[in-house]
Amino acid sequence: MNDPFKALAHPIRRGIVERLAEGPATVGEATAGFGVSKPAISKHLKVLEETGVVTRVVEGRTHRLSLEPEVLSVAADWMDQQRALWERFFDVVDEYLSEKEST
Amino acid sequence: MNDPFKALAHPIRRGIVERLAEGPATVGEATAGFGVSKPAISKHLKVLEETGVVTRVVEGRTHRLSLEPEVLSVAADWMDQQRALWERFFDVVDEYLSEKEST
DNA sequence: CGGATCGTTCACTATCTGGTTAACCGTAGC
DNA sequence: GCTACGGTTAACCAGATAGTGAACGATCCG
Repeated sequence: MNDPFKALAHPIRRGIVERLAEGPATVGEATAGFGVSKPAISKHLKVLEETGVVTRVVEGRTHRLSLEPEVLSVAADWMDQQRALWERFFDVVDEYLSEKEST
Repeated sequence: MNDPFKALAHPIRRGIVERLAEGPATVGEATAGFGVSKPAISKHLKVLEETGVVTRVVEGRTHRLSLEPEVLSVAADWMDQQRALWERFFDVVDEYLSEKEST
């Protein structure tokens, strides 16, 4: 699975991303207070890792997580592109209408 | 349900958004060629409508779909914000390191 | 060594998701 | 009026997802 949208579709995973956006953190730090068991956290992290949104480096018995912002860029760019196309469509319509009106 | 990320988590729904980005279309036009039955399409449209990504106006027996780009903006802005925070974090680290080095 | 800590894997369950077919509703057109 | 068309609703099914508790692995520390 390599779909950043799917990875960000769960609020807990977006919460983890939000915390990592402020700097790298261990699993415990990045996931405290979500009110969910440790295995659940572990699975969410796996999803984020598999899509490349988050990377992990093992330091002794703790794991340090980092955000990988390029993947977010890909998704954000897709959205911006759809919006841009949509706005271009309206430009074309306006142009057509004003041409029609002037004849 | 009001989660744009969840709405965009499925490739067929993103495909629909891509087509609507080029201008409004009927259900049949916007969803042709996805290789899936009509009820499946209907459900995907319902999700997109419920999150506000797409709006619908009934015209006789056809339904005309339009993209609602503001909702995409919200999601794109979230991603950009995470990225910006992350970059700011590195700026702070760099600053700290260069100060440390200069003492 | 022995206990505590950080985090994972295993086995299992309940719910959600995405798909199907069949039937239906409203409109368009002969 | 009747049939064709665009699209939805209903009922159902298989697989994915999100959660749990229990056990484990590895590291740190007394």
